[in-house]
Amino acid sequence: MNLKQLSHRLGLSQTTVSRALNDYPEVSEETRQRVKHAASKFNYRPNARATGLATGRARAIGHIIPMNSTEVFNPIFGEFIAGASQTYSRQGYELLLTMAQEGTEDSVYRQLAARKSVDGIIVHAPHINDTRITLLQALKLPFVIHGRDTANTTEYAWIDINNRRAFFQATKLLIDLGHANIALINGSETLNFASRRRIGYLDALQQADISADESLMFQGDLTEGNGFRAATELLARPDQPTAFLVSSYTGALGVRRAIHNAGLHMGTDVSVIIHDDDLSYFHNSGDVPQFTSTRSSVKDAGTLAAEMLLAIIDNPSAPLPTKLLEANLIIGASTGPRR
Amino acid sequence: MNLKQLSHRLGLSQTTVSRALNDYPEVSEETRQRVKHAASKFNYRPNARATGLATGRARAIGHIIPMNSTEVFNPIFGEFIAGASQTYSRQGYELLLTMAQEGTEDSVYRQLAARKSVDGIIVHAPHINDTRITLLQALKLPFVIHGRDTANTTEYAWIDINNRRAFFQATKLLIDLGHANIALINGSETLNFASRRRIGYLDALQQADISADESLMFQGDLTEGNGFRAATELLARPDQPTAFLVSSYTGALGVRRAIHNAGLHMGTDVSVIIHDDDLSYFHNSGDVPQFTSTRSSVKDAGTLAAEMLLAIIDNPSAPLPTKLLEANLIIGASTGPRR
DNA sequence: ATATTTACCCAAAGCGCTTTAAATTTTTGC
DNA sequence: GCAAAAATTTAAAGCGCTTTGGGTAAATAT
Repeated sequence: MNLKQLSHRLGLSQTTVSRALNDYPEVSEETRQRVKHAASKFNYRPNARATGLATGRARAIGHIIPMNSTEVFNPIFGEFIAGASQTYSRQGYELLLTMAQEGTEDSVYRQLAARKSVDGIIVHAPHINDTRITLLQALKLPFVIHGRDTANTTEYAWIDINNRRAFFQATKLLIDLGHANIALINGSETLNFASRRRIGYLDALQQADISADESLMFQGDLTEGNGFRAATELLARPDQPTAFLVSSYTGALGVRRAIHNAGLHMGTDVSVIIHDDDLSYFHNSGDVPQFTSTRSSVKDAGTLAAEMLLAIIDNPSAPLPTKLLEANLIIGASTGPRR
Repeated sequence: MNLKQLSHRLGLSQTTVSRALNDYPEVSEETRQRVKHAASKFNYRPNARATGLATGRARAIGHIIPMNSTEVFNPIFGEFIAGASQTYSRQGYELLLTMAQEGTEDSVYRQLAARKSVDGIIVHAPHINDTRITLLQALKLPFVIHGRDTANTTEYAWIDINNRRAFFQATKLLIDLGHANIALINGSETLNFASRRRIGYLDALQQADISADESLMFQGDLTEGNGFRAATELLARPDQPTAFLVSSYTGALGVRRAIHNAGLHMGTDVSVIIHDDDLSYFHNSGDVPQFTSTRSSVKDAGTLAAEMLLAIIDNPSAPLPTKLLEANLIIGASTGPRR
């Protein structure tokens, strides 16, 4: 059933039917009701491509997920997307998902822009001096970054959490508990969020006059396996750390395993603070959550990011929105005073 | 830059330029080269919506991910999608992602079909007597199911692993190791895969003349938290199980935590076998993997499912393909003879 | 009564492609 | 050398919508 057939069946012109369905005022209320009723009776929906061609808008948003050969799909992206998708379906947008192998991102963005497949883009996992920002500005494709590029001083829309502050507070808590030998298991520090977290960590150490020890810091993909290997190595040292800061729940699962493997007990022998994205499959909840954490829901961030992007698309001349969310420091069972 | 502008610049008709780019034989090789060169020089790509409208094909595949209010985005879906997406980008397809709240699936599928947003659909997480199969058949929208509905005897395309056999083998291994009190931490058994795994488990018990104990079986969303709670409860029983079968890595992380919490050691005090979807962020590898497992890459399944679907779309009259993959039973550190 | 609004509806153009049917040029056959 | 066939190119229609620019009938004003 297409518009032509529907309007024919109703004895009306395509114009009138289209207007009735899109709530234009030039249509009498009676006709509008008749049209809407018939449309739902025949399950008529305008052809997405035809509408798009006629309006020049795709009514779709692109999410480009970075991947490399070994790390494929970070669960955090899934949860963010789930949050964003709520906004999209509420507002009649579709979500186009593209996986981009590291290094091929530019051509993916260019292609999306040239084909006009999407009206806007969510940029995931920005790194420091991210070329995608300049590129998207040049392509004039509206975008919102999940995260920031603190090295880029141009105007762009972003939503981020206060990574520096969160890790400053977490580190400070550990120091207050008497820890001085604190390991940092971080994401790759070419990524902006990880770099900021490191700064927060270093600031807190410096403020407490604890000298930073490069060998206590790991960076890399935050898989369970990497968390495990990094922590295992660190715990094998004679001057083993008494506390760990871990940038994700996933990585922390590996750290927890390493601690147990070493015959130690988390929360007493070794303290751990994680950053908790509040993933639904890894809920760190309960009266006393398993992990002490800096928590911020990445799903909510997704919802907000999508709202920001749609607002930009609706009103391109408005100033570009930015949003800084604070993470909550939540005390769980994984921290305690230094033994 | 659109086709009109490009052809004007080249002094050719739109027809010829279009044909040159789409490798039609009616164009001289010289002209084709000239056209292709200009197209890449100006980064020309045909407008996706215009092409779609003209050809009647969306060149897009829909993935509808089920979610409920608490469980949002299972990491398994992400990895599957990453696999599928490789196929799509190779063949010039886009991926449309939709999250469907439990119970609203039907309207989502209907809408996708009516709007002609996609040429085909991947159905995730089929349950027993899944109404989506009948619906999609009626809508005449090509689809491939990731999994099966073994209660549905009509013809449809699917790719699945041999869940029954995998869990039969895993259970048998535990029995051979002397275990009799074997718990099953399963996905929701209204889902076909979980139901099949339970059958495999029960078959192995029966074959060994071990009576099945309903209270040893848990079913529900396979989150870390649910795994933890289920195992904690079971381990608190006087007749605590000496072995666990767990349907996912995620759930097994909770089981592992419960075992440690109970002061027990996994692999000696308590044996665990998991089903391992080979998620990149939860790699169960090494010389001796942490978990004994039935392993099958869900990413590869995604790639294969996408290939199957595109083949159906290319040749709708061919018989519908099906594919049954076997999981590999891999011995890791989490199993041992009954104490 | 006619002129002017107002409310409602419609024909047709246009979005940017593909594809059919036809025209033109080049090559081949004799 | 010219007719026929083959190779190459083009004009124009059409995909299913939205939207512009009129139209017509009813309502109001003069």
